[in-house]
Amino acid sequence: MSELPRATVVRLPRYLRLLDDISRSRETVSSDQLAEAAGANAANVRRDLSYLDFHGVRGVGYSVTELRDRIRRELGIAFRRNVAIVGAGNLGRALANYGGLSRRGFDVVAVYDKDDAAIGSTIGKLSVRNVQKLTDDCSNGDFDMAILAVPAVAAQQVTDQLVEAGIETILNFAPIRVGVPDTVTVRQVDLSMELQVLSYYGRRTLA
Amino acid sequence: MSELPRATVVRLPRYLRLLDDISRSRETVSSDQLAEAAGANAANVRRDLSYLDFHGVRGVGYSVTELRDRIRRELGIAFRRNVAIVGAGNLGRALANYGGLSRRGFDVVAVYDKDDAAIGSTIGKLSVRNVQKLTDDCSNGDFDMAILAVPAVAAQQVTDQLVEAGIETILNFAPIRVGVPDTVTVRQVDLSMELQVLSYYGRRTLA
DNA sequence: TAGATTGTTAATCGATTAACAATC
DNA sequence: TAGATTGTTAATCGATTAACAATC
Repeated sequence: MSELPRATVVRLPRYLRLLDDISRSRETVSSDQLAEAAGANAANVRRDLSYLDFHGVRGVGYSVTELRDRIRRELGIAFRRNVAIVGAGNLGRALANYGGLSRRGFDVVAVYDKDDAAIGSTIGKLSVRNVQKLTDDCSNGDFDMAILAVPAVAAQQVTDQLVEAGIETILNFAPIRVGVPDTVTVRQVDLSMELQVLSYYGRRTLA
Repeated sequence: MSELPRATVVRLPRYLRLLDDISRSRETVSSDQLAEAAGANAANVRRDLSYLDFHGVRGVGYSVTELRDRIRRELGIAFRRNVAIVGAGNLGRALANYGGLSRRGFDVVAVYDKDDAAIGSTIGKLSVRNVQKLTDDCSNGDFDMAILAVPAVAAQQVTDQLVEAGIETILNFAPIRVGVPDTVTVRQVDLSMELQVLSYYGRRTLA
């Protein structure tokens, strides 16, 4: 098996989304249906699943629950990860309050800012910390992943600091492109998908 | 020239960022330097620029300001576009207040929500409107692009509504992947870059 | 001139997809 | 069996990159 092709990893969460949707109503699913859900080609889907050593039944399709479990395992959904948010502005606060992170296995354990006006203020159950404490907290193992929600000018410096402290997975928050169906240009992205893909590579690089 | 390769379009904003940075200090720039800034290969850069029919000087490099202007023109930075934000939750409010949108040529002209508690509240100079008015406003030509900042469950329905009303460019806001330098997994994305690329394809599909 | 850097060719790579034999 | 769908091959495609002649 070794490392999955990058393009495959990107599609796995899209398959998973469909599988979660239909897991209670359908027993099996075809490569055609999975392809439709992921904006891919059926042959593409079959190839992806064979990379996972996951096999279907000719004439029938793939077991929905088995495939769901297989993909979950591959993406490492079993683990929860502690994450820090750097930047307590509009975006940082929005992310800290965003339930989707926790729902997908990411626990926000700290929020940092460099501005005295923000430090000490509360976001949910967290108190915004001085960014100068970031390196220590990180070295303590409080978290192993960070989300950047700082202005562009500060991003590089904060990134250097995080890397220095040993962080191996950083998400620099901003919108991103995924598909362009039909005549309409839609940048369809799902935070959960990105995080899962990120998590996958994070685990790989740690290994 | 016709249509640029997608991969090239994605890199143009990255070149532009460097060019903006150095336009006051340097006269010329080499494909090597551009490559470094964009996380690409020097040959790749030279090929990209030749797609633009933009030529450098052997032994010297490319004119910083001329290249900057050429890329700006290609990405259509000259135009401003009116954009609506759908969803006045944390994310929608953060985006509406985010100066980067305007700075990059996107004017937020309306914010919508379906929740009575949000409707009528103000965000900056805008008053949140009932999402039921969206189709009419859109048909009136108030905006030609929309940013989705609604929960995942509502995204599809809102998208259908936007498409129905004639919107051809939709940005579904969420984080997104770009590069994976060295041992650290960094999803380095820049809202402005995405918007510029989006704008490019938006203009192309309109043509 | 000598050094530097472009512009382009050709090889290579990763990913996609049509097609179809295998087989439930 | 007959219909459906997988698994895999082979062709194709878009993108990357080493290499180097052209040339400032």
